[in-house]
Amino acid sequence: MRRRVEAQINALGYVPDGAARALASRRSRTIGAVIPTLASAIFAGGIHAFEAKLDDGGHSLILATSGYDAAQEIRHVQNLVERGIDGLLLVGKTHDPAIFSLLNRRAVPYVETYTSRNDGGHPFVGFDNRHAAYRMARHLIDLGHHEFAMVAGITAGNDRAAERVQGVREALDEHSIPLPTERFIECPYDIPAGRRAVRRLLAAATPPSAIICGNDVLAIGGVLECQATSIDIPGRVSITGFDDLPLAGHLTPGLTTMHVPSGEMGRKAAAYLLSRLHGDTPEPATILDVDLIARGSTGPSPGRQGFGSAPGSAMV
Amino acid sequence: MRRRVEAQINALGYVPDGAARALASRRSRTIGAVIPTLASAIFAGGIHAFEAKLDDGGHSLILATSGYDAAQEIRHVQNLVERGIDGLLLVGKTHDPAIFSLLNRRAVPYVETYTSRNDGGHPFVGFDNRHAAYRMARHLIDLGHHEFAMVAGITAGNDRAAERVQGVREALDEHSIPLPTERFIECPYDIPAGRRAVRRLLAAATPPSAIICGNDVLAIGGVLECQATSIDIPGRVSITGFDDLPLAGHLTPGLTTMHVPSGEMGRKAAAYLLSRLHGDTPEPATILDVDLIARGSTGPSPGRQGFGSAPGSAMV
DNA sequence: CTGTTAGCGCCTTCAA
DNA sequence: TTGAAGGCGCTAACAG
Repeated sequence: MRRRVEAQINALGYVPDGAARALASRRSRTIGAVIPTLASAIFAGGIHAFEAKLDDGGHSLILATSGYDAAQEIRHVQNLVERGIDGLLLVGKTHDPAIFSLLNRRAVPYVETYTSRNDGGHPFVGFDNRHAAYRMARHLIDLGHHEFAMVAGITAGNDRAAERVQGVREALDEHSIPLPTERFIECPYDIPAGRRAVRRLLAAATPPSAIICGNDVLAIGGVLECQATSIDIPGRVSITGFDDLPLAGHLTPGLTTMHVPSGEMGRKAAAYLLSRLHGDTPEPATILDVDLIARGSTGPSPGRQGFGSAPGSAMV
Repeated sequence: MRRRVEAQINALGYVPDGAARALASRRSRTIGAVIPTLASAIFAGGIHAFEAKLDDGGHSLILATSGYDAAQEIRHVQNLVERGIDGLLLVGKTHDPAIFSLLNRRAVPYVETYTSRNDGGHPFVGFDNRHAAYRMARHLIDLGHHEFAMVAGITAGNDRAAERVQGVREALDEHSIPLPTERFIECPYDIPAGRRAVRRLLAAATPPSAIICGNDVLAIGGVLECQATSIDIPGRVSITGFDDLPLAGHLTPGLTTMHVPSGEMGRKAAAYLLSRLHGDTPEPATILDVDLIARGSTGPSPGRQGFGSAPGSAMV
């Protein structure tokens, strides 16, 4: 009998109706994610892992991109909530309060990623951008650098970018190393922007010996600019990135960067949400380790010919 | 009165229920996409554009990845159909027939991308992989190359990869140029694989003077391998890619590659689906132009020192 | 354990 | 134009 029913199910091509199921069960088995962009490969890896893990748990991913725009973000969240998502992934910690009230009212679990909070406000799976950037600056300071520049992402509306700038400034301040405005450039996360910024920095009368980039895309642009113009790295300038994209280690020289475990972050964010949906109360604050991967793009500060002002670097 | 109702809507935090709406209206305003992977940045740009266009049209994207596996693909399609998607984006032209019968039974519009059909079977927005690869091989033949190698993607279950191989073989055959098995390598689309393949090819007793890669990821790996080992491109070997990723033009030398308008493809695929949902009958076969971008990674065939067998290339 | 039934919240038709 | 009511296809609670 059961066999005959199942035979008919196949024969007639019956497929259960998700909308009806969602309406009756009050669960869509769908999880939303609003990320800044998919174009730059920064989030692609993490989302890939997130989706895979969600799929294991029987859930599907509804993806939306905000273009680093808060208005878009809230619009998408509203939209996703209307669609009945069972959970939501967000990037960063700066969000319109309306987002959280919306989510709380409908009791939709959410996680922030690529960030760690110190205010205990919202669940997250991420890391400390400020401290990571601080460590990167320290790495260069330890190598004897004094002439710094930074090529940051657009900090307005991007807390990760802003915290990385803070971390760098903090390390430099501790050593009384200045970061003059002409050595600080904000630009969008793309290769041409990175190239332009590094070109401009190196064309200055007194170019920096170390350039800290806000992420790998910018840093890769910088390294490629130097390759294109035969500027020796790290002989003339050291360059650092952030993310450790798959490409980073394959450049010549390899890019010194901060490894971000984006796959693990995606999986853990999914696990958190899935766990919440099971009625459990998983750890709401997961801080992931980021590792400074020192490759060939950073080296000791070169002697500053004609400048006696860089103590301790003359021997290099 | 109307004002008071709206005030209450906001005050009470009322949000319309998408599941109920979907059940009653028989439309989810949701569109699915099953792509091979999000990890490799190949599809990220196109999906980004697809999502943006869908969003304009009031639809959301449900994304699933198959890992180039047909079983995963059909599982995801089944799942998406149950979820009540109003339309579906597929990559390539090789799909389990069950997918189409499922889609047709529920009258779900779909589009294939990254492919063009000659059999008129299914709607698509894409381009001719075979012909594009043929053109690329011709480009190298015209430069005087005779010693070819190809680093292809895994062709099993990947019609795009297979057609690119076909196109190359066709061009070589026309000129009676062999592609010996030791000069043909299939590997996954990642940088380390590209590096390994190119390394192996160039380590042979008689290395090729031209290496055609199945996509930019592989080709970038090849170029980076040569940079790392100081092998002159295009002096000693020419390398070509396929896709024209944002990075391609920024390498030194720039990568000669086939530009694929992935953003346009994503937008047009979305437009097609949206149009179908409006009840229109848009053009079901859209062939996009791909452009051969000749950059510095290809050059004339070098003289084959010690080999008199490469006619027409001695003068270079 | 199986069979029945009352909604889930919205859209859409129909009547007023 | 506005209002009332019957499903949409399923789940979950309940009775048997």
